[in-house]
Amino acid sequence: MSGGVEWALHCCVVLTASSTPVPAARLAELHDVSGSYLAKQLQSLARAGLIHSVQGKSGGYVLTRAPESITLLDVVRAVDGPGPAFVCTEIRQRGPLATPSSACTGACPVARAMWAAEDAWRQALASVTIADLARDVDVDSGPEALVSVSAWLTGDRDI
Amino acid sequence: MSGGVEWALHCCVVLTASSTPVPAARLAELHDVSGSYLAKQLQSLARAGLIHSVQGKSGGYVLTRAPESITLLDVVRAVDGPGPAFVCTEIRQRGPLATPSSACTGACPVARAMWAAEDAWRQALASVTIADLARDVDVDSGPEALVSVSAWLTGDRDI
DNA sequence: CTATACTCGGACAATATAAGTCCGAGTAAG
DNA sequence: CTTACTCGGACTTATATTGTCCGAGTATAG
Repeated sequence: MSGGVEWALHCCVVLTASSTPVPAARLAELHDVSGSYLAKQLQSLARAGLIHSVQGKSGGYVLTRAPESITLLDVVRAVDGPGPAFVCTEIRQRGPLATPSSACTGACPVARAMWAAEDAWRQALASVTIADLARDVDVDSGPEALVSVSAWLTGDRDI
Repeated sequence: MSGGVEWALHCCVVLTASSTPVPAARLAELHDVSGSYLAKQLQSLARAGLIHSVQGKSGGYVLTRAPESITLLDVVRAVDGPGPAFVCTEIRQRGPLATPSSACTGACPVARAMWAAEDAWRQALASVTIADLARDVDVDSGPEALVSVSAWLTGDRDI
């Protein structure tokens, strides 16, 4: 799994704390990661419609939807791509004892089992929202944590 | 996910049909894939103890356990490695507003949610065995399919 | 209205990982 | 004892990920 998923998720959580646009460079500094590379992940989120980009002097990124309606599956699919992790190359139709294609109406048993497991994974991801994560952060680190993040994001840079 | 998982799973299913050792080259010819590369996957399965290698003139690979006691999770872990797909780099402990390490007793909420989804995936894989796949193949392609595979595996090469 | 400074967006390298290949050590058969 | 066939690990290539850069565009400030 792409490591950018972790960055994207953390960015979505902290964007919960700000109603004004936050520049990508500010998010990168907050997390102490490469700003040039984080931009790529944010662009993926923007292409997927999860965040909206505002250009200009005081621009940046804002969540487009309410945090309660953004699931972890949305973020993962936006960053890692919508395709399945297991790809079936139809091995059964190759080799000297290949199954005739006329008998291959549905997916092969191997692919069915692997895709069923992936569906369970997706369902678990779809059952958690960004709002749930933000609430968990409040429980873990106290409500003042996200408040100070919000202040740091919107305030002028303190060097 | 590594593409070798598909090859390894199909090999385990066909090994169900043979009680005598099957060489890696024979398995590769049956599936029409690179023999040199399939050897690597089979070595992973052997290291994990799922299959046993027999050397010498009429050697090859045999399943060590009964097909009913080999789960898809066993095979996936053997080929793709036991580590989790999502790796937490502890972003919360970095940057100007880093969470103090004293407050980080458990995993961060992001990692917890991602790992919970992976657990659901693992549980789904652990609930299916190689024997289940072999039975599904019988249902899909008829019982004669695996019988002919068994004959082709054990018989002398027909050019 | 104009100039400016700050933003995103996509195109361009470097690196890590997966895919594929090869030859030597070892072993059972003849 | 010889031989031929097997696995096992080391090596090379291809691909995807990670990381970086500069140009297009826009809201702000004068």
